[in-house]
Amino acid sequence: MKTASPSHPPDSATPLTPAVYQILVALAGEERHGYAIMKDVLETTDGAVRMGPGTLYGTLKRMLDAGLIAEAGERVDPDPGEERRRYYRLTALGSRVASAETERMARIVRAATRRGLGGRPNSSPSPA
Amino acid sequence: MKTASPSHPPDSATPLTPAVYQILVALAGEERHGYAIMKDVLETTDGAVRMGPGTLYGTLKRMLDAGLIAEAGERVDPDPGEERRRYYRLTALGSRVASAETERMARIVRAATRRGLGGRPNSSPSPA
DNA sequence: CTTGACTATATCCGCAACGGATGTATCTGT
DNA sequence: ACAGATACATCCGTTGCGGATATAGTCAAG
Repeated sequence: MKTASPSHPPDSATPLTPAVYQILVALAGEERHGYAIMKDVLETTDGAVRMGPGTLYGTLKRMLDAGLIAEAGERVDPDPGEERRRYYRLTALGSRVASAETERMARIVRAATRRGLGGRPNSSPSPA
Repeated sequence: MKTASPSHPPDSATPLTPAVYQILVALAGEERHGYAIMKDVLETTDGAVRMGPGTLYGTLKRMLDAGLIAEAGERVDPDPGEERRRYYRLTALGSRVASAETERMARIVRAATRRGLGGRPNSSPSPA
């Protein structure tokens, strides 16, 4: 599955893998470190999605290479145990890609809802 | 990344790969054949996502095995060239999974929007 | 002060999925 | 007759997922 730049620069790669998108959303608004991202995913998905370290750090590295995220500068408030954290933030590119992906997903969700998916879990799911 | 059955039977596998979800949505509402699914994906994503045959038929087979979809019965209206089509429809399981996934995605989209993603493409994307 | 739980990061590696290329065959329009 | 769209299918190299595993510091409890 491949995207095709509609008119803007944004979506250069794929329809973003779930892991990549989750991380982008986690970093929207504020910078976080790896472990905090894991927990954020747990929270925003209501505990439904669990991202392990293998997925997390591998994906982070790829995203750094792709320029979607960057490492944020060192902290000035070294609470005990804070120093070993590595903070990440969205780049401008990352923001644009995340926005584009959000709109794409919103469109699909809209289409899905229009077709009777979502909303009520078990109304009339065109039974089989 | 792994889901954890919250309370119901639905999400047994992953947070659905994009391809699987796209197909589920395409089949919601009405049964379609492979080629029609490709075109539907093109349309519902506004031409942004292009699913090739490799992805399509491989994914369809996996979904059949997983019981998310089933082959629909033969057509009674054999327009010329209709007979070689293979129609697919959602199973009850497929409907439930699709609904669950739609809600999960809607939740993420909501979180993303709340954090300033989507909507307006370039308001104040916390520049880098 | 030792134990265990939690925080935090990182790598290895097998397995699954993606997806372009390719192949076949039929139908439609010119 | 031919090009191009329709329709299905397989092969296979590349990528990504993700559990297991390792390391190490912090903190509260026993």
